[in-house]
Amino acid sequence: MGRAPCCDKVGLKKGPWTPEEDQKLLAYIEENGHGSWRALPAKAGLQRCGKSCRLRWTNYLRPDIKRGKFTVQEEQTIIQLHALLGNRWSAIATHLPKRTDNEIKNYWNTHLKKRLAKMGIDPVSHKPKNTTLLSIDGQSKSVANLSHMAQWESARLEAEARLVKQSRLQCTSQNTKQVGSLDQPSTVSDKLFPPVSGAPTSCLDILKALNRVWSSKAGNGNGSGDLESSPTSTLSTTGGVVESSTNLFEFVSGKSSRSCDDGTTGEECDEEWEFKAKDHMVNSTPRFNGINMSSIDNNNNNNEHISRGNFLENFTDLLLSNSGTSNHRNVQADGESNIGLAPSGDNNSYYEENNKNYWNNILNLVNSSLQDPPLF
DNA sequence: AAACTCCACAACCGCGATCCA
DNA sequence: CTGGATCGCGGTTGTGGAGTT
Repeated sequence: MGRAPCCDKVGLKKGPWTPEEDQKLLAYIEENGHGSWRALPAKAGLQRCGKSCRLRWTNYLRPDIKRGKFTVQEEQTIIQLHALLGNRWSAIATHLPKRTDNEIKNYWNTHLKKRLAKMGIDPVSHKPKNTTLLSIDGQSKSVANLSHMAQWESARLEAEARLVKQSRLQCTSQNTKQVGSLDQPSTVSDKLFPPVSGAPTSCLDILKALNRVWSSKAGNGNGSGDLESSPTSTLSTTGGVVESSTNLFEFVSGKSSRSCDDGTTGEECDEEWEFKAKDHMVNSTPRFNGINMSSIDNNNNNNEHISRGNFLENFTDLLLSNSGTSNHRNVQADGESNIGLAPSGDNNSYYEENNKNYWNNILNLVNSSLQDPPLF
């Protein structure tokens, strides 16, 4: 048997939407909201199934969708989040305002995946394709540990994405009146689905609140027994260093601004992706989304134990694709990475500090994508 | 200019999760 | 608690346009 199709009625139209259908759907939702998607097509006079209407609305007609080419910043964010979250497109989409999960997914499959593969990076694992050598070197255990840690971080970030999503929904309803006074026309759709442009900043409160929690905990040294410490404390027993593929290349913002003045991305900007061997990165300046991360670096460099390298920090680096000194801490002068070294010292304060940085970096990530003017 | 191939993206499909009576 | 209805997500496919021969 199997599941019944969502549209059991024969004669329902499929395939590309016509402008007339779009207009009908848009007009109906602006007037009445979508309500039950199943009932919508009949009410709106459309020969479509509700699911098709919902997809058309969420992926194309929604007023808060930004269309057009992805910026280098957006590409960077997608790769970083994909390294953490894998194919969890909806979670990734929560960090890319005005982009739909479907759009991100398509862009990944058609552009980014190929580009990473071209650079010798496995787009699934985000590792260089020759990582099997690590196993030969007897480091497979560390790699396995890192994989386990990655799952923790991934789960945490995914949960965070959900919170952001919920928060955004709340803020959307709270800000309805304010948004209506923006430069956008005050249509019913604005009231029902206001543009996200203004909302996310205020909706970052949840991230900021979490960040404050970590800051305060790092300050008073009391960070035990909380939700977040569980995964990280698990990590503490088997420190290791991931040689994230994202550590192996960087986006050089300065170069981007020169070659992408017209805002072009994608193939036109392939040359912006500088592939750099690790041992060539020692003197590079850490940059992310135009933010100089040296303050964070300096902070970390004050902690001797961090220089031993540990997974969480590298994962933060991974998230940020911060190809600066943080990566180099894990690379000895002879190019060997010190995989397998556990952090020493006070583990609690150590991980609190890293979590503080972690949330700072997340905030930077989200804030910069929302507030910074385009770099090119 | 026609035929063919490639590519990007919109749309569909099926499954799991959630909601609700 | 249960089961149907609905929603959301991720994988996949189909279509149309651009590029090539």
